[in-house]
Amino acid sequence: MPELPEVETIRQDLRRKILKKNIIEVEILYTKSVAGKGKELQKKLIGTSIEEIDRIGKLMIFRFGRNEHSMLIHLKMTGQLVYRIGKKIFAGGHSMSTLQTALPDKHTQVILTFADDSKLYFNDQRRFGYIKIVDAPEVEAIIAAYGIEPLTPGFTHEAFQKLIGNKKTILKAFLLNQKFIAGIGNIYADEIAHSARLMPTRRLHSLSTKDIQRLYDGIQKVLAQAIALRGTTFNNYVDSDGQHGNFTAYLKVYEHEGDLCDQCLKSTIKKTRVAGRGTYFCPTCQL
DNA sequence: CCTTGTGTTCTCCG
DNA sequence: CCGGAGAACACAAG
Repeated sequence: MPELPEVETIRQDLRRKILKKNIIEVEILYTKSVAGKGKELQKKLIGTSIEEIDRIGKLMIFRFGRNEHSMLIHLKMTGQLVYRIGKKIFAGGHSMSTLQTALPDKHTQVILTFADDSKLYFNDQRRFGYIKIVDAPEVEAIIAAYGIEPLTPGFTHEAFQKLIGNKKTILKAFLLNQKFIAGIGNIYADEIAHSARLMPTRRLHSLSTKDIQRLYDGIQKVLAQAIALRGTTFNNYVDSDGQHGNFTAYLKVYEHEGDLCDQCLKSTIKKTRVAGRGTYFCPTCQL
């Protein structure tokens, strides 16, 4: 599942790879991956180039020269954005192509081709992700609906304290709610709760000052480390080079049911259902 | 029936 | 009876 660290990894890589490259072709293999009319996407993209790539939460925002409209890409559960240089500029190359899976494949939904013959493949096994063209006011409205970005200067301890306020909601639901904090999904919610040594079922108003401090630290620590390690690959996340994330080896609880908790070395990791989602925790070190 | 992200709908409470 | 909060439900597809 691409969450904040995975989407941020893709964003940073793609900025270096596709910025300012003229788009010459847009192939839509599965029409439902594109919100609205496919013709409109082609009309807006062909002949222009991406000037900047932003991100809010798990949503990528591709901006063009005249900021009248933007392209949004949400990967949802199984989306990938894989970039391949074209055969023309790859001429003379040889062995590398054998290491890469052939694209497009059966999961490729949309292909953007740039003037240098390089291509960006939007692959999506479950086909929940989408590409959407929106105008400037709509982009602003979408961004405004998201909560605070947890790795920005605005995410101060004071802002976090204010966000918690008098909420009575369950910790896990709070972490997952994009209106509060942008970008945390099921994997990192569990890892953050474990890092903060808090049960995912805790009610926010039951948290002490020290609990809130650990939660604040845990959010930043877990997400920053995950970005440094280029994200987590559990099912099928890959970066824009088709490479797996390296944070998977550092997961403490997610998909570790039955394993000894390496924080307390006392309990095995348990799995339950919290806020409607599969939830992993250590019954000894999380209180 | 399971999975998760997200948008919608329902319920509860003051 | 209304507003807001929180929880539950619905939906996507394999």
